[in-house]
Amino acid sequence: MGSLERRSRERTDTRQRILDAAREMFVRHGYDATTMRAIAERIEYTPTAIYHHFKNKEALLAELCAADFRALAAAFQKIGRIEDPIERLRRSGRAYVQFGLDHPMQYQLMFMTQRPKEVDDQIHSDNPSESAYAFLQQTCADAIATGKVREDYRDANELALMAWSALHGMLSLRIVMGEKDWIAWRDAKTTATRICDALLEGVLKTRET
Amino acid sequence: MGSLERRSRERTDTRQRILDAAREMFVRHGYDATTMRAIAERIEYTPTAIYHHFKNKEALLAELCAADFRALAAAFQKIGRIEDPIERLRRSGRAYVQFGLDHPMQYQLMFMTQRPKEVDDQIHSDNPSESAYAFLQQTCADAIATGKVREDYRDANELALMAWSALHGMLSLRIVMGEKDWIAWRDAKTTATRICDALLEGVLKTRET
DNA sequence: CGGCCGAACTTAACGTCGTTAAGTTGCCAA
DNA sequence: TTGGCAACTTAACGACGTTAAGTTCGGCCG
Repeated sequence: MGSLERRSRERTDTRQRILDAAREMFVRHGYDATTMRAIAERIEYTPTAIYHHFKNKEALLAELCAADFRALAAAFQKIGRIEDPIERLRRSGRAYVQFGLDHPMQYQLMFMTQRPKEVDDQIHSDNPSESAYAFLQQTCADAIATGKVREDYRDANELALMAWSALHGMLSLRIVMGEKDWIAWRDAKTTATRICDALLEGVLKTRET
Repeated sequence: MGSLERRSRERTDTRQRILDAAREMFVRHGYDATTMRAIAERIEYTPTAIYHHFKNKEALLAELCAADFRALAAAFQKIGRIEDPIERLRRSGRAYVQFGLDHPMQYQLMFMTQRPKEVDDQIHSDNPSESAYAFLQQTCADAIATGKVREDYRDANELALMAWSALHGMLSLRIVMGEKDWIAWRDAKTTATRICDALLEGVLKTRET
């Protein structure tokens, strides 16, 4: 026997080849500029063939995004063991920025474009081990629990949003405005560190430096 | 005579009607979802007619964006008179956030989508009275000049980027993720104020509160 | 006054896109 | 052997941005 297995393996193989091709082309040329026809051509299939494996172009994007969210969450998982929540926050920020700098196109698809919420539901999970945002929120809560945070900022949700906003702002400005010469860009990681430091200084009771 | 004038007036009239229709539809449904055919239909013209007044769809967007940038710069101009640079920074942040909250769709077109730099060149000017970014940069330089800023943050360009990033991050997350229920949103203006305060606290030598 | 020119606008079409209905092929089970 | 089903193709649809080739019409010059 084993032929059933082979069939199903072949199926998932082509499925994966579609995903790989789509990923590379989305990353290289962007979502809109990548054509279903072009994806098909690259794997030497007819455009229609893709529709036997994915509902439509958006479903392709959703699946790739889901994988990217898992990758980001995995990057955060490595940080989870650090005891001091403040230091954990700092490391999380670094990891997040690194992710955005390493994969700007994925970042754009994950955080800078609107997706129908159906697609988003498929992506998100409340399990902190899977969701990067839940991890950030938990870390903020832990930081507050240390008592080192000033009373104005003792809302973990808001603190998480503040941190996320600040770093996301920098990354997304870089991605969208990266080539504008009327902006005097500084090194991204340095600026990111400065933002983290300044925000933490402002949020903590006692200055660290 | 005066007939020439009438002709030219009629021309600019229809031109303006095209712009008005495009603006409303871009704002209501987004740029991509708005078709040239739909714009034309709304003003009771043929799609082709638009191309006698604008090079293409993107040129329409560019013209509208330019007007929005002028509007933002004008909002900043009202703040220009405030003496204390720190307070001016705070007010600028408020004005910027207010602009983003009032015109989220315009904000998206201005700061969250990539434009070919040709289009962008048409929009930007280095004159602080016209450019909101130049204004922010100047305000940061003034703030540094007061001597109240910690030495790590005495680069006006970087400081401007930090401030812009933090607020832009909040606004753009709201716009893109505004309907995700797994984010525990707080009031936007409050969060914005918190971000401004925390960042300033971190950046200034002496705490203000 | 008559012819003409150019601006404003339309008709009809092109090529491309995402997507789908209707086949075709080839392998496996009965 | 045959029937069915999964994978894939052919051909097409409707919508899009855009353009070539008219058409219409008011104003100027002979």
